[in-house]
Amino acid sequence: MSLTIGKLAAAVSVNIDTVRYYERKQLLMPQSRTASGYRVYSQDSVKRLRFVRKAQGLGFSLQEIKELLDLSQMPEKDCGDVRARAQSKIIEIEDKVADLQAMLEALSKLAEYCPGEGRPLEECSILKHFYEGNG
Amino acid sequence: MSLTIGKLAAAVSVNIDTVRYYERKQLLMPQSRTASGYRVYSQDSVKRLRFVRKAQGLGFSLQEIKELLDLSQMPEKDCGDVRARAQSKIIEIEDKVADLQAMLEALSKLAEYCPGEGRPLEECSILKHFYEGNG
DNA sequence: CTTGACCCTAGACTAGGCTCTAGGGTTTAT
DNA sequence: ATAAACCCTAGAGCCTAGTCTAGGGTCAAG
Repeated sequence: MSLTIGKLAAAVSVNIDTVRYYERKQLLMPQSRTASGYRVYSQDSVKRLRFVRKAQGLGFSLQEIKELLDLSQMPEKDCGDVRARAQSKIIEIEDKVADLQAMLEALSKLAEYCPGEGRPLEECSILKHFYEGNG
Repeated sequence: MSLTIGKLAAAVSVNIDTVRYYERKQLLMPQSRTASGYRVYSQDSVKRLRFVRKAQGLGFSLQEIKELLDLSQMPEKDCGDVRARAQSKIIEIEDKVADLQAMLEALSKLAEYCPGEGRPLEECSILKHFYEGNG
């Protein structure tokens, strides 16, 4: 039920060096080492590694993922902690979407007014529509 | 109405070296230089610099931001070209929005089923999702 | 018992985006 | 007039998230 690093990497379709990198970053430690120094991983590592990749796909940084993983290992913690992190990531992403939509609007206007019917371009500049003000 | 590099940087809460870096990257050129070589910026640079920071937060690379900024600066003769570029940026951004919305949906679903405060981590749908299954 | 596939380490390298250092000139306030 | 605060350049160094290389050890099959 244990794996070498190569098998683990293949099982999750991750570069073998990436697995070693995650170890340096304390995200995924091998269960043990063989006498000759080979890393030995448990089946649990497959789950953990998948966790990392999934969470990355949802926009979490390795540091944030480490925190989530550490959290999941603390028996005294509850779902509220995890949920709060998910919640704040949701807000982060929602903000981005809103900003992107503002940018879309600016660009649409730019494209709309563009066909050169005497409209000065400055009237629909991206800067002007997307960002005039203070943030 | 003109600013030194230090004032500009302070106005947008950006490191002064970052402003110089953006100049090397052709994103933000000073209006002129004083006789002694000091950069002179216009009020417009503040907007432009803010735009850069905002767009970065949305996941655009400096190269992409340069392209966006160049769009709003293009002379009218290139109108067809401007329109085409705007159009392709629109598609890029729409893709980005779609990606973020997929993330949002996944995260929201996870958070929704998470029992939250006071419940043990074993019941956390978020961790469970990351840990289990095969994706 | 050797060949090939696999593993090890340290460290270099990448790209993008800064941030800092060294060494020096300029401006402003006292 | 001098010190603090500000500016200049070139170039080095740092972060994230890997990826790759060199030089070597180990393991399984024929």
